[in-house]
Amino acid sequence: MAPVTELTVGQVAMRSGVAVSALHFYEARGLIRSHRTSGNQRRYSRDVLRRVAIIKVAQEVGISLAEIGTALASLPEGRTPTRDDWNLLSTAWRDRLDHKIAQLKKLRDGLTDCIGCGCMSIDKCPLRNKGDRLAKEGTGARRLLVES
Amino acid sequence: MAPVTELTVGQVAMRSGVAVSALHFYEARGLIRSHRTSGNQRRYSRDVLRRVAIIKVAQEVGISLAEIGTALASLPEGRTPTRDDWNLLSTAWRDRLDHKIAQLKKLRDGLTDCIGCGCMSIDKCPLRNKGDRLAKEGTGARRLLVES
DNA sequence: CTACAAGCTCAACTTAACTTGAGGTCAAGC
DNA sequence: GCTTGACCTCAAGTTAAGTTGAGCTTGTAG
Repeated sequence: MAPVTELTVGQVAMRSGVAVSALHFYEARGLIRSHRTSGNQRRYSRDVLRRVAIIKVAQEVGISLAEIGTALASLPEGRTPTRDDWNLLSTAWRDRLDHKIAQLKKLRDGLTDCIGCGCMSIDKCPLRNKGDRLAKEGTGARRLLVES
Repeated sequence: MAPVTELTVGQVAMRSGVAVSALHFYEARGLIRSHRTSGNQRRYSRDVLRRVAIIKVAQEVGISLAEIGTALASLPEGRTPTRDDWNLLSTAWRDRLDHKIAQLKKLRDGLTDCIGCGCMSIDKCPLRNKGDRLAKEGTGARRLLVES
């Protein structure tokens, strides 16, 4: 009876390392899918583990769930990524990561230059008014993330 | 009458580039201080500009307002950083930035290795279970920031 | 002296990504 | 057959860093 192919939420939670509540949440957001047993319980096919893994990696790269959802949904047939799909996604995400790293490096170099100069004077300091500040947009909290 | 030494919120907002509401907010959080006129309006001494500049830089490094507040408060007499104070802060923050950059690089290299391997399989993938995952703690949303 | 811009306070709203809790169902072991 | 742990749903809470708005006061230019 041990179903090799079907997993309960608890099992997915344990194997993927994300909380049950988070899995429910991802499902509500359309990032993963499940079907139900006669008793209304979720059952996941094994590949949900891969999807969750991808979600976690993308999050570490700094990509929002919304964007991850879009990326996953844009795959033909909304299927769980094949090797080729994964190549596309990971390449794009790596590029973003590169960009972010480059940004932080610039900031660090600015900081390094500034150590000892005591120049924090709004107008002269190389750290300030570089013109490449984060573009702010929208309402509410503006920068929870140091974003791409 | 042009007071060379005293600034209104509006003036600070304009010169520092942060909103009036944000300044109120920083003050409530104890990050900056002001005194009041007889008519209960805030007046800032000129060095608030330096403080705000420091706050902004620290934020870009990815440091929370709470921590920034602690750092500023821990300065002798809670004074606005002198050149030496700034050296200490900027050095510490630059190190954090370095650490963060290193982390992201590891992630990127993992991603790079993974492109083409199609290995997203929870147990084998080099991107997963590296053991150096972000330490999770506290309640509520766990990782809004890719933190130090 | 009277507008009108700029300030003030305080409460409520925003976003993201979840968690927590209440109240009720399902399933498997004893 | 019953108890216990895993599930389910849905609403409300959490955190950070501010923003927005209402209702009221100040200050300054004309």
